[in-house]
Amino acid sequence: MKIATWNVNSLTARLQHVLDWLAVNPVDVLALQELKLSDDKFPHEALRAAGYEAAVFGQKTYNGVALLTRAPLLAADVARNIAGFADDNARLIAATLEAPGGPLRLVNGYFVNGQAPGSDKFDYKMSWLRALRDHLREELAAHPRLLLVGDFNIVPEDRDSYDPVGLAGTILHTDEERGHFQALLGLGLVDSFRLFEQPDKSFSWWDYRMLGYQKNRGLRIDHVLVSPPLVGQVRACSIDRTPRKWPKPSDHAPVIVTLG
DNA sequence: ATGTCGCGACGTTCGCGA
Repeated sequence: MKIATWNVNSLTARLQHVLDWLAVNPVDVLALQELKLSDDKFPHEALRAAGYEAAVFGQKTYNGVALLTRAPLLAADVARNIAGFADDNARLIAATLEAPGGPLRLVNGYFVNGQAPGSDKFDYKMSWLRALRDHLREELAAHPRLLLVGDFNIVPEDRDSYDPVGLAGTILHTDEERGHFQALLGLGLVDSFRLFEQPDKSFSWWDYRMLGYQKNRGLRIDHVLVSPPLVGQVRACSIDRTPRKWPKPSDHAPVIVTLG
C-alpha cells in the first residue's frame, strides 16, 4: 500500500500535474494541501476518471486539503479541522480507510506557516500546534493505526535545511516549532523518512525565487509520521522530485510511503 | 532585483500569503 502527500499550491493550477503524476504513481492514497479552491470547484469528475474518490475540505483563495483514495472512504468518519479549536482556515481533514491488517486513520494537515517569530501569525501557529497535539492524542487512542501527513511547515533538524546556520531562529527553523515537532514524536509518532538511509540534502520544498530548485536551496517540511503499530510495516519512504522539474510546478514535491 | 508564484479585487496592476 502506497500513501503520498503533496502540497500542490492551487489544485486549479496543478490539476494536470496531479493527474499526470497519478498516472505513473497510482498510489492508494494521495493527501493534498493548499487546494486554494472552494468545495464546489473541486474537480471530482477528472479525479474519478483517474480512479480516485475524494474527501474535501476546501477554501477559496487560501488553504484547503483533500484525501484522494482508490477505495471509497466512509463519509460519516471524515473529520474537518480540530474539534474544539475555532479556526477560519481549512487546514485538516481526517478519514478512515479499510486496509489489510485493519483500518488506517489518515490525518492530512496544512500546518500554519507562521510568517515570522513574534508575529500574530506565529502565535496562531503555536496555538494551532498545541491544539493539534491534544487532538492527536485522542485520535491515536481511538485509531491506533494512524498516519499524520502533510505540509508541516517545520524543518525538524538542521540536516533538513539548505542553510541551517544562516536560517537559525527564522520561520520554520525556530526551537519552538521544532519543539512542537518533537512533541508529536513524543506521542509515539515516527518520521517515516528517517527510518531509512537518505541522500544528504533531501528536501521537499524549494523557493520559486533565486533559482532555488536548480541550486537545491530547499527545506524538508513535508512529512509522513506513522503511529507505533505501523512503524514495522513501513517499507520505504522517498521524495519524488520529478514533478518539481515540470513546467509551472508546485514549489513542493510529493513524499511517498510504502506500507508492507 | 523585494528576485516567483497564485489568487482576486470596482483589475488591465496591486496587495497578500507563501
